[in-house]
Amino acid sequence: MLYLKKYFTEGLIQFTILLSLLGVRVDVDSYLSNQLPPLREIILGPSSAYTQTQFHNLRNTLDGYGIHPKSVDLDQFFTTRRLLNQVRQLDRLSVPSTELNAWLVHRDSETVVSTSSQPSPSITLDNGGGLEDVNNPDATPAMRGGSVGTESTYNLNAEDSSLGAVAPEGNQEQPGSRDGNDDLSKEDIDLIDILWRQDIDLGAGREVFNYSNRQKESEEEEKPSPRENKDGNEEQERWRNGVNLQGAQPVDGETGESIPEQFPAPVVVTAEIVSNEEVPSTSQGLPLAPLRPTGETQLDLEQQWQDIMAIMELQAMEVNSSSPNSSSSSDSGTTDSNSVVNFGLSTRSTPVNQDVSLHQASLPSCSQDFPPIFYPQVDSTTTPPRTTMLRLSSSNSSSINSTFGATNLTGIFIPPHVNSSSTNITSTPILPDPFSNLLEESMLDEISLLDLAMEEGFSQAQASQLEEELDSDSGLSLDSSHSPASPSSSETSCSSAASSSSTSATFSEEGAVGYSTDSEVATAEEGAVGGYQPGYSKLCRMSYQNPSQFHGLPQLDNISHNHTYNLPLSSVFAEDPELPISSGKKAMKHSKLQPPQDLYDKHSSRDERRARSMKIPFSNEKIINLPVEEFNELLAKHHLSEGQLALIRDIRRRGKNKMAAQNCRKRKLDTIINLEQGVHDLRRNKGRLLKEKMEFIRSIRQMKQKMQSLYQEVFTQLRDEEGRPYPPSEYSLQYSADGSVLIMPRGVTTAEQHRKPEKKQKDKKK
DNA sequence: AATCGATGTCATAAA
DNA sequence: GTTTTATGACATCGA
Repeated sequence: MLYLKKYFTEGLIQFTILLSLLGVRVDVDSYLSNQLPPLREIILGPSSAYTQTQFHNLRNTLDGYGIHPKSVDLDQFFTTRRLLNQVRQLDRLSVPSTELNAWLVHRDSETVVSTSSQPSPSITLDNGGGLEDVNNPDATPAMRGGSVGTESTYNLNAEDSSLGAVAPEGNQEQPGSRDGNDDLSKEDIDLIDILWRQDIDLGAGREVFNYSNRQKESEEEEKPSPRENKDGNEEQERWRNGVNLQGAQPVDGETGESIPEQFPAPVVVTAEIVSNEEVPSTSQGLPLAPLRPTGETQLDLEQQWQDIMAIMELQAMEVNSSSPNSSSSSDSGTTDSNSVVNFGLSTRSTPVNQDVSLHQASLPSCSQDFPPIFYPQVDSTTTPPRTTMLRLSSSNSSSINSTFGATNLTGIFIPPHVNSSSTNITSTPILPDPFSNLLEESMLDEISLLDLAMEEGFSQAQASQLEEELDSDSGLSLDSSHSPASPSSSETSCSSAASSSSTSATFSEEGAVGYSTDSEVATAEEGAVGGYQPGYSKLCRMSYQNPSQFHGLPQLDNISHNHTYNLPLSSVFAEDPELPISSGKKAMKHSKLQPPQDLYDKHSSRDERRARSMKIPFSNEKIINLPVEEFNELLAKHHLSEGQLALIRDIRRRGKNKMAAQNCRKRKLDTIINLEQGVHDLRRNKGRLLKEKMEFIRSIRQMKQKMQSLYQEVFTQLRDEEGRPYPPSEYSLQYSADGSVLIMPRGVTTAEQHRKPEKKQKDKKK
């Protein structure tokens, strides 16, 4: 338990760090997109790579570039945040898996046997193992079967992670290739290598590259392909192909396994460490999959950790309470029937052990709590204990081949000679027995719940399906997660920040250049940039905002402050409006046909034109962004007419309102997204809880069966004064309120039991 | 021509 | 009371 907690805590820390790293990565992407506006398609690749569903692509498209040049900054801001959130979610889902591997491996070096020695290579190792397994037709059926359930999810994740890993790379390659060399030169390859490493550092699995893409990469090395716009798509396609390639193999559902398996990997390691180190390392990655056949792996790490904690608590409870079951079955708890206790423990642990991979980690404590029941049997078999606790034990349990693994317990409890008979008896309908009644009573609702669950269609498979669906949902709302900086706060800081940001002053035309004040710098461009002004200012703002959110991240520094791509555009435009270089479509359109002045006006906002026509001696940016005091000073400095003053105030009002509206919309969108996320989380939670419920119901059923068999065993061993067995048809055992067990003739109600207590004995069997 | 999304603007309330 | 901010509603623009 302690060990687990330690592990848990460390995991949390590592996870946090991982998130930070991923955040960096996202920013890198946004940076790239800023850097290379023309490469939108390619950039969309990365973004889409981070998305899990088409919806996200759509969203990215909507928010991203290529639609409205004007909205670049705001959209970029959103996109960045969205990407960040997406990646954060993704990291929880799949991408981080690799990352987690590495971290966990590092930290657990003292315990981990195989992987600990290789810090970063460990990723490759783990993943390699996963891939091996995936591609290895020799993979055990159990693995296959287990992973099939999660196939689609895995697939999804795999695709995402791979794309996420690749796309940025493609983008980053882009500059290089555009530099004149389309072929994959040595430098390119080196660059790719570096990027790979980078990606790995950022959480993308190296094996992804090594396995599918790298291979193709090398293939393509010979045939230089045009790497321009298509590059990103090609890259993606290749990746998809790579994934599909894996997926093309039988329906074993290995499609996504390779990558996703990285996810359970760390868990596996832990489980291995904790439970059994014997297991070959190659199988480490896979056996876990069967444990979570229903796609539990899709759950957040948080949730899995929660599961762990929950189970730990559960176990603690069980340990603390001497007889959880007896109490639940209306027993007063004073009984000394250990069998009941054992039952409780074993059965309780059963559901946990069955499907929840992470829960395996908690096994040790379980084992300590009730070693005799499971472990002897587990040990007797050479197969790894994890995946098939129940199966193993049931197969081992002597003659009883009942469908429920629980029956194996009877094999333990019941002496051989009794065993057969009890088995027979078990097969006969004994439900009316008192014990059964007791159990029935206490568990009636659960059973009904089970039925309900069944009615709801929550079979295990369906539950997994639900989970998948939910996870895909998560894809939908990936970006939604709470952004680090609230729009409002960031907004306020942004204006001043934007002004102080590097870009600003350069292209002012109307004397704003000289302005060195923070707030004023931003106002520089004024009429010159005209139509772009909003975009520009927003860019400044946003670009500052984003960095402000990631200040803690060193890598971001150079990224976040690089707004230079704005600069050339704006400045050039300011200097020579005729140049059609402007990124905006509007600009393109008009610049070609219209005379400078016209274009000048065209691209100015209405207020800017008005200001110009009114000969306002300073920029609109100044008017809008200056603090009140400075603004008033400014007004006082110049002798302005009433009309000019009115216009200036209008400009200020409108300008501020414009920004306010932008913020408002941004907030609104964020709210929607967050709500989306909330819905998704709740749904996923619901699915998890339902699954949990079913597991418990199942365990209860098993417990009930065990109770029945125990009842039979006890009953068959009872002898009357003359040594004759009590005929089951005439007598039954009844559980009294004080915990004692009575044998009494059938038909005698509990109320009458005191009248004719044939024999009162405590169950001293266990 | 209709539609839609993005954006700007206005009016208004609240801080 | 003034300024700023937030937000709903409407207008406009471009696709």
